[in-house]
Amino acid sequence: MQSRTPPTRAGRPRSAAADAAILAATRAALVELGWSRLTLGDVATRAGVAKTTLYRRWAGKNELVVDAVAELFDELRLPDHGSLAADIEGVVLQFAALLARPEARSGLMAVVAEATRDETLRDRIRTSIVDRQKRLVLEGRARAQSRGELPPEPGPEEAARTADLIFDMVAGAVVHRTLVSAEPADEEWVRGFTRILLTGLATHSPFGGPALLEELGGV
Amino acid sequence: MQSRTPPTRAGRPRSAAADAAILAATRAALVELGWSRLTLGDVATRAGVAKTTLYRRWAGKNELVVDAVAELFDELRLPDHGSLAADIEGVVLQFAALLARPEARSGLMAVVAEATRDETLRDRIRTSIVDRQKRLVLEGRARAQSRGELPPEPGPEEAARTADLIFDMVAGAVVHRTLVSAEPADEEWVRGFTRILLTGLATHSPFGGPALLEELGGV
DNA sequence: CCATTACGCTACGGGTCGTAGCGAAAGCAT
DNA sequence: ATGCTTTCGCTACGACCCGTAGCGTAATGG
Repeated sequence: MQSRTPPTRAGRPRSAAADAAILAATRAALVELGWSRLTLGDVATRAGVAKTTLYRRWAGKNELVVDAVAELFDELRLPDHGSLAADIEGVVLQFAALLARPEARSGLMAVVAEATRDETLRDRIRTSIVDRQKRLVLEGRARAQSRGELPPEPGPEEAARTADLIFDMVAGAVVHRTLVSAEPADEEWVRGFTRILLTGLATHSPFGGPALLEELGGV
Repeated sequence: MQSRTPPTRAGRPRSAAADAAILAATRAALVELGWSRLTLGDVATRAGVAKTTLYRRWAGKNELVVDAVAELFDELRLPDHGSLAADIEGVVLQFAALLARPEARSGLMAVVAEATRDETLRDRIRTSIVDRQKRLVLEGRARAQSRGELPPEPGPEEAARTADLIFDMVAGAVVHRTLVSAEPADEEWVRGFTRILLTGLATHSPFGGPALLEELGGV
């Protein structure tokens, strides 16, 4: 009964090799030229395909670069280093190394900029990149909770909100450090970041304990 | 003895009104067209100047948009709300409101993307935007220290490092939340963010106190 | 063998870029 | 006033990239 879009359609199938070649060529062009000087004609030439072939698969530059960059993020892993602090430091250093690569730097920020005016592109980024990497937060939290380093979540809704918040804080800080402030997220920076994320700014403050919690209005 | 570049040079002076009109037209074009569809010819027409006039003052689209966006950030203020938590929440909400404006959204991220391949543009962003807004962190910290909410800094070098770190954490989280995750940084989110920033993730954890500090390797 | 789809290639109108050249306008110095 | 200098508006230009149309060919399934 699968009348529309059968699993194997008639006619010549699309070349999977062409897809891979185009995405690799896109990353290479991002390295050499950056976003603004990257042209689809040049990418097609690098990939050894016709420009029309490229336009048959992607609507434009934005969609192509999102797919080319998204593949990079799947390399991130969260090995068990024995403690929450070490786990965070490890994944943040990985993320910093990823953002040190020019194809990730210029590509990611450019598509984010374009996505501010393109609802469809926003969804594509969310599903292809953002949501895929939230797995790291969920995995790290579950591991820390099983170690007793973090309290269990009061409910599923609150748990999801907190996970999103952590993700924005970690990814946002690294992105801002490396791309906006344009300073390296080296080990010293990562240690300081992890410390504040885990214990807060007010550590060792005379009012940093219960008094500060009251001030925040409780849970 | 100011032989070179005297305070008042000979010839017709540049029109200050034209500068303002061009920057305003740039922001208007960002709102309507976004970064990629914005053309310098269109901006010149909107501003009522010739295209050549625009090229005499700015090297290109990147430099123009940096200047147009930088003006927006000078609106940020840090009123005294009586506590560090309230001060942070106030300025973060301001920043979120700023990033909700389309001219700031698309403009800021686009120039950051371009800056990844342009050293000169990076410096321009740093001096025009980033360094100017670090005043907020310094002011907030000094105020909190005078209230006794934060401990004094051990030394000037460490103090500068911490200020940079805080700035990246605050600005990065808001930018990532609004532009990458594409969710609103509303009051509820800001409260959660401030809580974690001040007291840390491990609050109320059975090992969240001294044990966690030892794990981090001390100060 | 035939229908169907993908592919490579060429060519095209349309738009933007950044610059050159020119005469006119608007300041300063004498 | 009268030069001198610099900016301004305008027009025109070659160069580049865009996105699509058209065509013949290649690869697959029925």
